[in-house]
Amino acid sequence: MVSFEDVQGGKRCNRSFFTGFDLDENGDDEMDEYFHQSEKKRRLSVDQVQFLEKSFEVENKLEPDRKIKIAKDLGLQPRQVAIWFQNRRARWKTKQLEKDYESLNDSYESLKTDYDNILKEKERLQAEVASLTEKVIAKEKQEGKFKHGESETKELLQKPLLNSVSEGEGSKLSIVDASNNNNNNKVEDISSARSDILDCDSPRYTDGVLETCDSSYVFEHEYQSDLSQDEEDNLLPPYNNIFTKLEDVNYSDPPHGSSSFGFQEEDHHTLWPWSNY
DNA sequence: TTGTGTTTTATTGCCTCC
DNA sequence: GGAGGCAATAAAACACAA
Repeated sequence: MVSFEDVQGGKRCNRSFFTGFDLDENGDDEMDEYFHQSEKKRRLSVDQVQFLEKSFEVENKLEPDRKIKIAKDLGLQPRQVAIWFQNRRARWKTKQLEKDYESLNDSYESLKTDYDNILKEKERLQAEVASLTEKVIAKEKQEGKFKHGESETKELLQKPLLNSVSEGEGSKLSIVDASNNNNNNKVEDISSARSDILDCDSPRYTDGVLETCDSSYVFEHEYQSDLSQDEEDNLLPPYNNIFTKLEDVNYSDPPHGSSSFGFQEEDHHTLWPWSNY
């Protein structure tokens, strides 16, 4: 238990309720003044506040006995001591909220940076895949390896690309999951979209036409974004069919403008709170 | 000196707990 | 039902620029 003598350095305070009231120097005049202004608010002296602060550090709540003792030590009403502790708790809480806010804000900034970096890496990898695929197709075309829709590139166009995209999305999804509990429904939607890709069989060629499940629109967007219409038109039948056939795919789930499966720009605003900043 | 913003002390009303 | 806690608020005291 803190004692007022400790705080004052062993000297008991002889001042009363408000600052600047010193019995030693001013005597009866100020005493009269003090009692005449009893209706007004009086600030506690520096020593009194210091003592109360020390007591607050020890325990921020007041038991009745402690309240009485502190009041007696300081020459205050127990009610005043209770009010001081009440207000002090309120100030402490405000400070604590400010600290919590700063801490959360730091976490948010860190997560946002991670997310942005992953997004950039994903875009870079997608561009790389598109570029390499284009080169392979051109090479096959040059070597005359096209035979009625069959191509050595078929395998390249299927599992490797889909797998890499799936893994990329998986990384992003784990961040969504960990950082945004308020959007569980969205996360589930995206997760199911992802499982569509993983569960879906790879695209198949039948009669020279690519058959694909809905999630294959990932593929189509890659080509649409990376090749001009002229380049597409110049492709030989099987590849041309990839585009024409995929254009018929039902896009009702992932709306137009989506940059990747089920993760269109619009969704970023609802899925990621920081999109609004 | 004065106007203005901030801090401190105190009140009020509501809620919870025993 | 009384005591004590909290949030919201009032009002006095204080700090400070102009």
